[in-house]
Amino acid sequence: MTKSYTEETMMSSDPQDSATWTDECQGSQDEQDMEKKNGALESMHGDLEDDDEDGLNRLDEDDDEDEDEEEEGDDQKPKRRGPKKKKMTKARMQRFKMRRHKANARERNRMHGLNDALESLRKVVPCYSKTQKLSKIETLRLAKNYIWALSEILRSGKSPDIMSFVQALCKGLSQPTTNLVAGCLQLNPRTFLPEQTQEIPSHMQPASASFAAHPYSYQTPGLPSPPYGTMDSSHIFHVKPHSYGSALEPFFETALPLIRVRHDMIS
DNA sequence: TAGGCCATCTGGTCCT
DNA sequence: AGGACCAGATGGCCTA
Repeated sequence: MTKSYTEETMMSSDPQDSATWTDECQGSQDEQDMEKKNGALESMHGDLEDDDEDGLNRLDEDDDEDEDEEEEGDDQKPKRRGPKKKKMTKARMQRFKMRRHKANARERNRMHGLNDALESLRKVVPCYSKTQKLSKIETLRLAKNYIWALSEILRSGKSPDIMSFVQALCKGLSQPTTNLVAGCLQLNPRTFLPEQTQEIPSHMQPASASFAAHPYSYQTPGLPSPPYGTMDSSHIFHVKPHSYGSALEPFFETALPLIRVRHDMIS
């Protein structure tokens, strides 16, 4: 039912109906967009008033005004179970719209909060770039890999070689993200991705077996690589921009002693 | 033009 | 009862 009515009503949006937006919905581009869609919502309920295919207008059951005991009229159809449907009166309609607007605004805010959190995750994960943002899913994957790689360092207390570290970082990432990571580390992605290059030179085999055996691997179809802009790779190890000829050195020099200390404290 | 990504709306469900 | 959370649907934008 959702599909059918949205298909119909979204198409027939009437901008004139959008004048009733609440205070949360004024001004910006997004909001103008919303107004359009709101027009669709309004026309949708206009339809519902005389056509209750899905029983949506049974909302506000508790409403004591305007009880409507109308019968199906169609003898062929089996009688509808459940509470009897009521007409969408103007007042009922108004309240329904109000509730919907409030719920939409809450949902929007919720998603904005989620996106904010994702944005802060992007900033602490390798390869942050304002111009070339990682997609949501790639951000989560990279974050997961990053956490795994760091905890592996913590667990073993040893510094992995750059290849196995980046390999762990890029496990399951799409080709564009892999390129991004490689770009950050000034590496050629072909040199550290066995599943994407189909072959891995013996000298590139990870030094640490545990790094190679990533427990959370999954396959992502290789995707074409978009052109990437410049990116700031400095945050990857949370140090100032550096020459990453030996890309992990800054990180290991600063972080490993700390990690070892914490490791000792734990064990 | 197809496919990926995203924002938004929506109704259902669960929780307080 | 109302809010939070969720998943499905939809349309817009962008890129290969």
